[in-house]
Amino acid sequence: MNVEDGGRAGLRERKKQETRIALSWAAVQLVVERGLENVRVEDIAAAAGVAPRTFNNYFSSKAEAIAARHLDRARLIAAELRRRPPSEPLWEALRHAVAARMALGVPPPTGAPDQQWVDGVRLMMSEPSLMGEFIKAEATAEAELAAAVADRTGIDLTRDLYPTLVAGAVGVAVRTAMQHWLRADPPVPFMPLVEYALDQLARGLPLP
Amino acid sequence: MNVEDGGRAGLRERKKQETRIALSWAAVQLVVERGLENVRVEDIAAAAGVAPRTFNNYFSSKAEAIAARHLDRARLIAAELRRRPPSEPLWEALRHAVAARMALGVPPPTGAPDQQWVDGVRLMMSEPSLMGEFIKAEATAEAELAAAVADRTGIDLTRDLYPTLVAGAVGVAVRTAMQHWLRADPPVPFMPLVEYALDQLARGLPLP
DNA sequence: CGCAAAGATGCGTGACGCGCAAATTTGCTT
DNA sequence: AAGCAAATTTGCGCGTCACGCATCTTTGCG
Repeated sequence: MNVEDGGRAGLRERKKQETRIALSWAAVQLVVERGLENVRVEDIAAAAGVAPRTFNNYFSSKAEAIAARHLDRARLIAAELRRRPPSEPLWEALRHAVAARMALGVPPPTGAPDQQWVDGVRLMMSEPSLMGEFIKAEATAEAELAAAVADRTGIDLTRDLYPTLVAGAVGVAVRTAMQHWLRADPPVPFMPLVEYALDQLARGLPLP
Repeated sequence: MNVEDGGRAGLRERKKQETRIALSWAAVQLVVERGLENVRVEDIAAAAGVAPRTFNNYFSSKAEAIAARHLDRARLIAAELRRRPPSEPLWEALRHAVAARMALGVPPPTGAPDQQWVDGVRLMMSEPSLMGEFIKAEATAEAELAAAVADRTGIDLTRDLYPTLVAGAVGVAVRTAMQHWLRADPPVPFMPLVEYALDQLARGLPLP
């Protein structure tokens, strides 16, 4: 049983993940190029090298396939939060967790977010039918983040709104920053926007 | 030209709204009773007294029809905020606006939210395919609220994140409160939950 | 080496979303 | 009051889609 390469699962599980990512990636690629209406599920399956029917074994719609990559990324915030030292103040840990999640889209040297990601996000913000899945993905990620916050603070999720509120606030900060960043005509750096948004929320949104 | 009856539009516009609401209401009714999978668009149209094809003149999916009532309600927050006196502090005005929106579900005498609304919200929170539309509706309402906040504060939506953050925070507060309220086993009153959530967010989410 | 489980594939079906054009209704003019 | 133009509803048809079911292939383990 191989436990090398950092991953935990066997070949079976790995191949599944590869197929999943291949499908999702192909979906984004094709739809960015041709537009949502001009890409059939069949095309995506073909681009990923699987049978059309297999597509629905992984995703139940085109939109879900496209949002999958976003979801994977958004999940990282919760995962990263759990990795931060427990002694660290909550909001500082959150800041780091968010930063870690964003860093994925930013190749170290250049500082410019990778085009793939930007295109994907732009796509999901423009097509209304994708927006639903996009936001649903973030809601899922927020639920996980709320659980992580609950664990870290020792507050029962079902007893107090606090963890959910914090997770929601982080979500709003990220979404809002992203939205403004995408539409900023003279492009502005992204991280400062998120930092600013998180800061405002952590301070209680006083009038600027 | 009649300007009576408070409404502004002619008979034509009014009938359209009636049909729209009839369709949306029928959709919620039927799906609550039979489950999403056991209701066809045809059934909804029949229940509303129109041809099946007409359904798609108003909504482009079952989910959208169901979320429509929720959307109409969520819009009220922005509308109500604009009605509040400009001298009122922002957060106080927001509190009132939210309260006004919630009051719709609570018949004055009893204080118990009407079943129709509760069923609808429960439905949208349970069926994943409805959740998308549900959240999308809230996103739309949040955009309107952000615009209202921008107008009230004189802050340009495109220049500063503030209005969007505030709108987002209100959305999170409402959603979170609603979610906890729905799953509270010994039922708890709703308004205090929202008040608490809004308060926490306005204070900057200090650890309770 | 071989078997049981998991996944991939092919096929068939019911429903959906929507474009198009004809029929009907509404609102305003003369 | 009559009638016309615009808006709306309706019927029809097409291309996709989501998914259940049965079958074939691959994987992992004894």
